Amino acid sequence: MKVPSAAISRLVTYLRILEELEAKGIHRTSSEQLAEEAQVTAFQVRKDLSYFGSYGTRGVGYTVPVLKRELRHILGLNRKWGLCIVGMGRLGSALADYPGFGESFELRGFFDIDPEKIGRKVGSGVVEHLDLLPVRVPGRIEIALLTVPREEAQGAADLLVAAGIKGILNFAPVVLEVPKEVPVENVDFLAGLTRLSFFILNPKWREEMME
Amino acid sequence: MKVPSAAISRLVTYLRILEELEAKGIHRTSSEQLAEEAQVTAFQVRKDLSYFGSYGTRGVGYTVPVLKRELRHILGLNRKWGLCIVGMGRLGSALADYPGFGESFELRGFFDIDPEKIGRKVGSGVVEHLDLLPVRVPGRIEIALLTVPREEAQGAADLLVAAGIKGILNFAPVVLEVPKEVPVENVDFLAGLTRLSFFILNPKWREEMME
DNA sequence: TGATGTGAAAGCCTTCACAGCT
DNA sequence: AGCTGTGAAGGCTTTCACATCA
Repeated sequence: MKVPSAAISRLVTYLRILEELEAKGIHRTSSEQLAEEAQVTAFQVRKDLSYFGSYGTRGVGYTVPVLKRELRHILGLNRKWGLCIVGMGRLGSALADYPGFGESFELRGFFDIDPEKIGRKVGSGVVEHLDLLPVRVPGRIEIALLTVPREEAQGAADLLVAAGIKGILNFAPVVLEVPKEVPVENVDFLAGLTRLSFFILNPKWREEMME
Repeated sequence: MKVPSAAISRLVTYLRILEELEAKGIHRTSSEQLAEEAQVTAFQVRKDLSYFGSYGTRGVGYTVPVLKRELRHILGLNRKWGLCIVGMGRLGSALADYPGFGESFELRGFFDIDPEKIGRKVGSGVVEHLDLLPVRVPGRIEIALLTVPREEAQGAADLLVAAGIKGILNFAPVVLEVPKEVPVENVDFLAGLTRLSFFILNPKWREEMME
């Protein structure tokens, strides 16, 4: 069975909603309620879950802690991932201090090439030279947050891949070239800003649109 | 004609590639070359452009500055957008100092509710109280970068909408509820991190996948 | 009875082949 | 001759209706 990649993004949303429901002390929910909170249809919720299994009770609904546990399992959040930050500029430093990584993600390395920055204390550690990647990554760090300037992103990605990184969260506004077994997720706020620009100017773009 | 929303994201990519080509002094290009750089097919490039018009020359290709100008026009980057940042924590402050907004986007306001932060100088301005949104937004600010904590995002979004904001770039990990005429783009690095977690654990997820 | 789980239909996006220009 | 532009085919994702089961 083929799972649409958009479904994975929605599972993340459902999980967040379940955590909110749990915080509110709500124990039982339904595809209807999840759908409303996630702004999708109930059909979509049930189909997304059905790609991975059956987690509800017919005629009743879903038990919040059960579905939450299952989603965490599906998404791989029931284990601990080692992270590193590559590029300790403004964004990298802000991320190093970010308190919201949760149980599943742990910052374990901070890298740059600027001698000014190396040795500086950030977040829970110390900035090291990029050359140390091959020593620090294997067995300890699976995912890199890539926060270097645009021009340096591809070079840094190459070093990360050579060091054995398993996935890259790319904040630079470029399309990275990496082996297909290394997944890349892009976090591109400038692209988002530009899409907004387009959508504001084309409010009816979802309807007819002939030039 | 219906334009797929993914096409808009790709246009942003094509524009960046054109800017790089221009910086390298390359004057002419082709759907083939753009496709390679963007990691899509040449069919896709031509189809994406065809939604908006005909910008190339058959038998020849595209002229870099021409296509660049046309894409900037389509995306609404040939005008200046006023931005504000709502939530002057670590991320908001990093964005206030960001030098890469370019010609088309200008930071014109910085807001928070924390008395500690109000009056502080950031980037090109001073932090003001959120209550001033209705005074500052109309006619000057079209897009808000929403960088408040998760719990406060919906409330802040409501204030922005009431003040007449035209679009929201949401950095908080929540699904915002806004009137459908106000577009929202999400910049959600935690979701990206979670998708990476899934993709690393499911390298063959694109193929068969039975539970 | 009532909400889930799912095969099938509908709809949308991508791929393709080739017509159309220069 | 060659690359763009595009209608149509193909494939994937979403929607739907209903069978299923507590």
